[in-house]
Amino acid sequence: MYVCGVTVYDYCHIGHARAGIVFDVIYRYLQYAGYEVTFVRNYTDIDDKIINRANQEGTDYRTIADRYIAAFDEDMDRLGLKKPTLEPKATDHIDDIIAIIKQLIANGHAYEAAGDVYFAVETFDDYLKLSKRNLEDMQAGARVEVDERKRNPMDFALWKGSKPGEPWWQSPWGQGRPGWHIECSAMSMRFLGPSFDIHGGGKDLVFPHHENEIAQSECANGCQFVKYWLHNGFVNINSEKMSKSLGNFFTIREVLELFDPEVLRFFILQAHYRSPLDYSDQNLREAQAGLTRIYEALAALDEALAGPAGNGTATPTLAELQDKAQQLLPRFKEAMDDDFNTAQALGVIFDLVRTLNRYLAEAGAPDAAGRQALTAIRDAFAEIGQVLGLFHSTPAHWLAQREADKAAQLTITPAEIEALIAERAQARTDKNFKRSDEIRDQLLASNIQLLDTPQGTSWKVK
RNA sequence: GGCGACGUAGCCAAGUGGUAAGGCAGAGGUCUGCAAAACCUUUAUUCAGCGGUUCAAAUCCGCUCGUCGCCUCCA
Repeated sequence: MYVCGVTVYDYCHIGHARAGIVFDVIYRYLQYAGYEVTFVRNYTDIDDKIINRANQEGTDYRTIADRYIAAFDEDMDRLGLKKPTLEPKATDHIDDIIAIIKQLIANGHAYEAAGDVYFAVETFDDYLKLSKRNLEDMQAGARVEVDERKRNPMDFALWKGSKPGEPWWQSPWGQGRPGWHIECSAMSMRFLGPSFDIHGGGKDLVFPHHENEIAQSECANGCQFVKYWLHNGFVNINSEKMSKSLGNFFTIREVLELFDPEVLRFFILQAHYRSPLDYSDQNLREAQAGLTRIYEALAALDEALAGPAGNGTATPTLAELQDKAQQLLPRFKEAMDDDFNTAQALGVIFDLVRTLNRYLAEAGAPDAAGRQALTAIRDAFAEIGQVLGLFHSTPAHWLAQREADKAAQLTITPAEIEALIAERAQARTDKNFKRSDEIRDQLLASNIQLLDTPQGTSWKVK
């Protein structure tokens, strides 16, 4: 499997996070399903945008590329992505790139023009087969500037002669650097061969990037390039694509200031990978609430298992729980087998959570049969969590963490809270409810939510 | 202008021919001195609109409206 990584010239935004997480889950699921997966994800570390950035900062392209490679690695690591099998860099494969270009020139699919080399799109009958367009229509509406050196305006650069001051490599066509697209053909071919199973990337790469990869690779090798193309949908802001040019993007770093990485992952997996996904604070908060609901159920499950076994009183929900426990993994697999439908898979989990909560409320201390079902559920969750990259925290820790997040914004000290709680407890004993309610309201104004239980009063930040 | 995708409850979102998953919010209940929290239950005779095919349509076909994307760098 080959997935287009990033061109390293800036920090990654949520769109990159989505692509990363989507293909991370696909990678994990394929392995879970028993496939041996070689996963290649590249860094494109030479490109116009990198050079521009370097010029702006008065440094060289290498400095920029290395900085943002490190930033990418850090971001993806925080998002909990498994490392791909291989993460090659374009600049380590200049020889491979040159070899492919030579081959394309030799068999008539490419031509040299004043130090540049272009791919001749008209020589490839299948051009645009992926995006289902045709050359005539494309040219009719084309915004491409006419370049006299090109035979057809749609021809694209395989090799670009370098201008003074630009980084360059020696080639049969003089000093220059690879065009965008060719590096992915070179690296996928190097590590996966001329033909491989899955190629992924964002929807915006369908044209021109992947279309051009197909043209280069199939013309060079004379065989089918890729069996299955997978493209993730965009992350939108107010129904509009998040993009650099619109300036409406959030970096991964910014979002992780506000939300746990697992919340972001959960949010992304709540939609099918091909659908558009609307990013907003509100939607992230809802995702956090949903994920916390699952953790709360797991915490209750852990607590029930930690306690003593019950006396075997039958509860009406036990049979349903046993059934759902047994069906959990098969239903999860069914959802994932259907084009990696993570939204459906999460629905299966919530469905189980509902039954689980009901059972725990009814059973109190579960009997042997109940404990067996609960243990099976916990094991299944561990398995599912492994595939989705979720549920890594212990439930108690997750819930404590959410409390800690909120406590960080507190304007009142725990000691003060405890003192007021003690005063309120006395007032309640004295049946002075006016005063006790006053204290409750006062604390609520400071964002403190009191939790009255038979065992006494505790509190949490609202 | 060309090509393509999408339109499911207040919001988010599964569902590609067999009679609408799930989440958030809302409502009711349990609990409570009253509340809150928590938990439980519940919430779309209906899937943008109009026609058609079919025993059967959110799912297939046609048209209309709306939103978005690609055609230029983009995950």
